[in-house]
Amino acid sequence: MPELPEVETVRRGLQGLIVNRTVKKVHHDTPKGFPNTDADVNNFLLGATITGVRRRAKVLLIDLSTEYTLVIHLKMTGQLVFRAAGVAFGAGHPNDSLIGELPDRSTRVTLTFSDESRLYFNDQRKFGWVRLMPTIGVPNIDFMKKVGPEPLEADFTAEEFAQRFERRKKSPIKVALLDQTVIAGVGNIYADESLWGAKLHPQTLVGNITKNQFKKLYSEVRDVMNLSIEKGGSTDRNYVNAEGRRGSYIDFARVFRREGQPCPRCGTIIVKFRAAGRGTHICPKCQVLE
DNA sequence: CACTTGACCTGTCCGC
DNA sequence: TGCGGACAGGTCAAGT
Repeated sequence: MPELPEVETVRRGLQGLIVNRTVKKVHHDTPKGFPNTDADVNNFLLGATITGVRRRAKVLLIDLSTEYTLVIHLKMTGQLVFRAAGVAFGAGHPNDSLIGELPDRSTRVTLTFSDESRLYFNDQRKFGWVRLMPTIGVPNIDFMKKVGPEPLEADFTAEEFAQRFERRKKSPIKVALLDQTVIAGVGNIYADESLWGAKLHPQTLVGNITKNQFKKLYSEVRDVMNLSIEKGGSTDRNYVNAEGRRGSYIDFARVFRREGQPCPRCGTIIVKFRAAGRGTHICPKCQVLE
């Protein structure tokens, strides 16, 4: 589920909730979701204090005082939910939490802190993973070496954005947008939303896109993801923030999951079809394949 | 090398 | 209500 705005929302939440807490106990499944040995856990996780929470692309990095880092990918259905000690339903806001008692049957990792508060990693589909590794080694993992630039960074320009697509001239633009080695963080929701904003059909070949269209797409990608972060991300099914609450971007979506409804720009009925191997939503009048 | 397809899993929804 | 099949927001490996 989570794309850049969702992972960033979780990061911000965790930053305020778990930094300076010390890990007292660890429970995890093995080995696919958590490949480390007991020795790793004993030496570098137990007794460690959380020093910070970072994000790169859709990957979360929880830094520890041992100079190790918990590297976490939520993939489709991963959740990281914090619970204060003795609070069953979401930090005193029971009505806002989508998540009930924890752990539940999707819980795969539990960190218990010294004050008995807990961080749960839940993952229904089990595509996600948590892995403990030396902080210094994080930039060397394959994904980090290949992943493209962060599109929301202040110094990321429209020119650089357009340049990143140059090697994918024969790809449909939606495929290239979803390719994490081109730019980081865009997934299916924000691909559809930004292509609608730029009035580009998802199957338009990159090589046929003009400089001005790229400029527009650049602003749309940034605007859409910034708006989503402001709204706490998109909760379509599984996604929740670090307190188990939903995000509201989906209420502001223009095309995603809006098939059968009118295009907010021209009133034409939004249609859904398959492109780039994914469910794809467009306004057939605003987004015409040249 | 670039592009496509299938695999990884479980849960839900839709049609019969 | 039950059952089969399609589908779900992400990546990676293997195949063409």
